[in-house]
Amino acid sequence: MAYWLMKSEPEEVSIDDLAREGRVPWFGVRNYQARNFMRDAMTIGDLAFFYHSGCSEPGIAGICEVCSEPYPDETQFVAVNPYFDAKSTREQPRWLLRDVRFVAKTRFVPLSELRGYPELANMRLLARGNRLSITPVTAAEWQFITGISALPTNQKVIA
DNA sequence: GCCAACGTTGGC
DNA sequence: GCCAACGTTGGC
Repeated sequence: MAYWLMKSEPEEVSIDDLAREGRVPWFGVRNYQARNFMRDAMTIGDLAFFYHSGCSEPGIAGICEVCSEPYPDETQFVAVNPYFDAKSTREQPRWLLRDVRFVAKTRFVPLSELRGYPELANMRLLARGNRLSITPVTAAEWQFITGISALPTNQKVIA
């Protein structure tokens, strides 16, 4: 059981898209370290913060759960797809992904706010020059962020 | 649109 | 195996 933070551009897949779909394949990762996290390090049931990146307001928008074993990212085989990889084959697929399912929306916690907490000083997401789209989150970081992002209403946030 | 930082490619 | 050049990420 581990915790993660997974970045998505909301114009491509937002937390509301995930809430509507219920479950999506985490397609489009083209970085080996992030792929290895999905392929080797994740297990079904792991929880992840759903982070909006590449938008006017980057930050944590919700929580999702890893809900499949790794399998090939279909977009790598589609020639017209922006994520097409000519060097990947079905026999030896280069890019594997997992499905995630919607768990909850959180209070939106902007990146600028996250940077302000001493408790998160060592968070991988906030490390200088970090560009990884999937990063590990420690149990302490997870507890802290779920604490500050809990919605005041009856919406339950899994912690 | 800019640019810092990083990852990948490919020549040698 | 080195490293320069290039492409990408992603915040601002």
